Amino acid sequence: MLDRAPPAPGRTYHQHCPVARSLDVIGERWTLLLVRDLIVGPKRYKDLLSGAPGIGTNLLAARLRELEDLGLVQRRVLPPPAGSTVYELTDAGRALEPIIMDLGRWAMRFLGPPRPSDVILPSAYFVGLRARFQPRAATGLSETYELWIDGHVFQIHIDAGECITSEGLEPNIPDVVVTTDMPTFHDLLAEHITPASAISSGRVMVKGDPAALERLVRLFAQKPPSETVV
Amino acid sequence: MLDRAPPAPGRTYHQHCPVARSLDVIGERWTLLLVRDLIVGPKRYKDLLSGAPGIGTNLLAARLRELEDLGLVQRRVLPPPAGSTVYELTDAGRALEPIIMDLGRWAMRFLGPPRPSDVILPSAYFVGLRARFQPRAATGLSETYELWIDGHVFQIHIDAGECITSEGLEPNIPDVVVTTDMPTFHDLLAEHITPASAISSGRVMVKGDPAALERLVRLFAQKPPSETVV
DNA sequence: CGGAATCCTCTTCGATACTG
DNA sequence: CAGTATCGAAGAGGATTCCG
Repeated sequence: MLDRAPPAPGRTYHQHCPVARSLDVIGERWTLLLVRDLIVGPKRYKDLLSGAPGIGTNLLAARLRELEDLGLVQRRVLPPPAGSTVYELTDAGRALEPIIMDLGRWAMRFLGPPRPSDVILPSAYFVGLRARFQPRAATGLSETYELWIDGHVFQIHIDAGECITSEGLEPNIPDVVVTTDMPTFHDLLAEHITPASAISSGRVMVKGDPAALERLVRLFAQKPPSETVV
Repeated sequence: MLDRAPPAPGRTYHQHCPVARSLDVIGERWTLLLVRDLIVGPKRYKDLLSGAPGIGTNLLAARLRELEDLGLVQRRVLPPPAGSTVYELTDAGRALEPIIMDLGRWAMRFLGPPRPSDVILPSAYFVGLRARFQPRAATGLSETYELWIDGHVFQIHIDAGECITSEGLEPNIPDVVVTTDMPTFHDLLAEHITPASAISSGRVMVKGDPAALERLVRLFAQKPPSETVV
């Protein structure tokens, strides 16, 4: 009945149209969110599972297999001593990054404050950061931040008006190390609290120049820095 | 007044992330394809139904209501004598156009030749045309084409290196009127047949300058014009 | 222990029939 | 023509079990 060998038919729109085909490929539930999570770097199965609450392990396995068959994702076995298998984007998968960013920017109009049922996931949040990066605030700035948030490690590398973010420990030596939790980090970037008060209340710890936290906030503030800046 | 957050999204990812929110909004099956079909212009219910084979009328009604509630689409009643209600994109909906185009361009790598089960839908095809438009081929060209294809009417207006396409009869007077069917038009743009042979075989009828058909093909040819033909 | 296949319930989809 | 109502089929979500 169902031919299983050829590229899984799954559910197709049966339209000879590139847009429809794109949805055949990445239009199923969870698929694009998995790509989003892999933008910040390779991930293990369990990391993807915890980064997509509600997906169910069977669906995750199915989606990863589809993504692998389609050539958007590839499995790789880390060298010893890690030895674990990770999933990472191929070039074709990485080509989705600008589209995902544009989608995020487009949907900012629907993103109100977090609802009670909403979770704030570190990896997803950092993908969003790339979209919100304000190159103007980075002019003349060259700095590397390492963030420890709820057990995740991120690096943000600012140089020449560019922003590179990644998850996991990087060989780069950071200028500043910031330790906090997700709600606090969100309050900080949403400018519900000031960097100074976050530090003094102990919700954020900074190793290095404390003023770096203010610079970090300015780089990703949701609202323009204010009318004082031209 | 400002829209409030979507009231009851059927199924939500429950993530406070703009990308996830975008998929809450347009990630359901058929939704983005309906937006795609509306890019070329307002449509009636039955046009949307025939432009999305397999959707089922209940789903179409549900999706249109969701899109309306979200403020991406609005209903409008045409003035007499038409009197019919049409659906058209709002500004928020139209803001998806570049993203849809990018998705289409990204998915070109998956779009082989039409499969036996594939349909080629006129409206969808014309959305794709916008993505494939080659401004270089249009330098110095100012021309308006009217195309009659399988009961659909399209206008393609080329001026100053810009391409404007729309569905439905426009007040503009076209320079050329082309009449054909969808398979032939596709063969033409895919350069499986030449404009000359298409005309001489009667598969295409041109009212106006017959050479305009060659210009039209050059504007949207899938392969760069006139390298060495494989 | 991480990675995945298996069951089972629930929701959504898709096609048809039906109504204002 | 523009939808609503209905129902079988398919997919999603969650817990558990299996494999290495």
